[in-house]
Amino acid sequence: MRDAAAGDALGVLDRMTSILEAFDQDDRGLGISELALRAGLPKSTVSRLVATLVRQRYLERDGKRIHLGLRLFELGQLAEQPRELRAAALPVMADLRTTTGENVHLAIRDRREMVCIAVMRGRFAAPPTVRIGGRLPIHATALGKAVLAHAPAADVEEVVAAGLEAWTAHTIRDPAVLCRQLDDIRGGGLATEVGEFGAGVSCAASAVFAPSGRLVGAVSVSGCADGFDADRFAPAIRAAALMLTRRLAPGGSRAV
Amino acid sequence: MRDAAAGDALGVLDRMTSILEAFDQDDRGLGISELALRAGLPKSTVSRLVATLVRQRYLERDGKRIHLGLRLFELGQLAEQPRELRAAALPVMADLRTTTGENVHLAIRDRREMVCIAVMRGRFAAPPTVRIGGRLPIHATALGKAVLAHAPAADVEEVVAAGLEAWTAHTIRDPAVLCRQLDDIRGGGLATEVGEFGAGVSCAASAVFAPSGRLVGAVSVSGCADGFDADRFAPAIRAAALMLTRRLAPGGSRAV
DNA sequence: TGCCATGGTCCCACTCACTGGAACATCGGC
DNA sequence: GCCGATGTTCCAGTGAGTGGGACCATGGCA
Repeated sequence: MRDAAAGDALGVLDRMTSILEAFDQDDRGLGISELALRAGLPKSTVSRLVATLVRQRYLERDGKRIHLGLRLFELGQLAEQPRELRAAALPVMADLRTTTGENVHLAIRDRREMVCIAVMRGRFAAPPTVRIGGRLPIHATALGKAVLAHAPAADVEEVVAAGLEAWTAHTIRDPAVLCRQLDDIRGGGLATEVGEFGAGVSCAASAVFAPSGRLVGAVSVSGCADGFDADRFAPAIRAAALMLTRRLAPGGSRAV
Repeated sequence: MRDAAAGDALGVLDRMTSILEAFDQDDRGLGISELALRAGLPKSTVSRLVATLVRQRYLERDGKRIHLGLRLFELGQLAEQPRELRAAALPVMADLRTTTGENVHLAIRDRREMVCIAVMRGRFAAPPTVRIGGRLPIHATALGKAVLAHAPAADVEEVVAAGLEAWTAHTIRDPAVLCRQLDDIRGGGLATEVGEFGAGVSCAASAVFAPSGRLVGAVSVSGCADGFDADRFAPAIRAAALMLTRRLAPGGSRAV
């Protein structure tokens, strides 16, 4: 533990997370060397830690190819926030999908990003662009703006301070414009977005609150930008968000 | 690392897994003391490790209540096996749900258990009894038997040796009966089960193979035992399993 | 058939991160 | 204010963890 190149790794656990986080979605397995490179750790260290993680089934190994293991999947499903919200949301999302025919998403906030925790594909809609477990920029998506509108002002400032990265030509980059939109969203209960994150994709979202009033996430409906009429879906989305709050009450949801 | 009470914990990583695995589905958060008790570790150690895990967002903390964190959910979604199979399976499962109206499940094998990796609720079916990420006994479910029928004989022996635990009065406990069923399943391509795992619940399943011929898991349709006609669903289930194999070919699945 | 490049494991002396008991805070409850 | 329960901090001791490098496979390539 001598030179931490970038003040990153401090203990074994941190070293382990460097390893686990070296994986990304399009990997068909990594070798020890590649893993060591990405994690910024010596090969011998990675080799040893990987052996332990494989033993614990947090990683799997097929010859030289190493992937994330089944146990991580299992544990992930037990994570409190996603589990609770998902369980309550699935029937509501199914309704929303039926009434709109479009793709329906559910996401929760994590610092300056949204994490998608459920997706339902609309009957005639294009395949969703977001993956369960995928991250979305908070300032460039309807889901994100819906949540941000009800977050403390400090959070908005933090997002702005981090820089409003442009994902498309339509991404809002001006803090003033963003704030104005957030005001509107707070008033109208609906956030919208047209091609700000993905070209040709529109989205409308509503924030979801727990019965306690705590902000927990957002639901959205998204579809192909041309012909997407947010106003038409607005009542259904708002209703879904309210319904979700009700189902989040203890005993309010029993379905999967 | 002096006295490992039951030869369990050896290194920090093992200690960490003891902590993570102390959580189960119906927990609304654990305190340090409870966690230490379950993990069989000293409080001070747990306190310290939890602090690191919270920093890494593998755990979350709300006052004294500790839960599994969002990052575990994210990582879990990246796990190779479930991800690949799920992606290929969802449309197939949706079809199966439509044609049968019952609940549809997808599971993969993990040693002597099946791990459920996708669930779809049938239009008029009762809520599924299995949770995504949940485990099922291999010998007492159609999903399990479908897979076991195509597994090496040694695996069957291992399952038998571990004891055929009775989940209901109908669970198969006689190895000879089980083996005979497995033969039938191998011949007919369909595994069935009537109230062997949950009282009043029937299920029919088919094994799923990768294009390479490797056994990867099973799909099932399940419903209320009275009126459940496995034969009626058989063709659809077999077709779904075959379709899945085709979609598992590289480039065969693009949808979510 | 050698030869090199690549990728993974093993060895082992060094040492610092980790350990855990005990003391110290903090919070409710009565 | 006292008490039990819960969580955090301290600190000396030490062995778990480290990582450079040797070693061992593979698998092209000529």
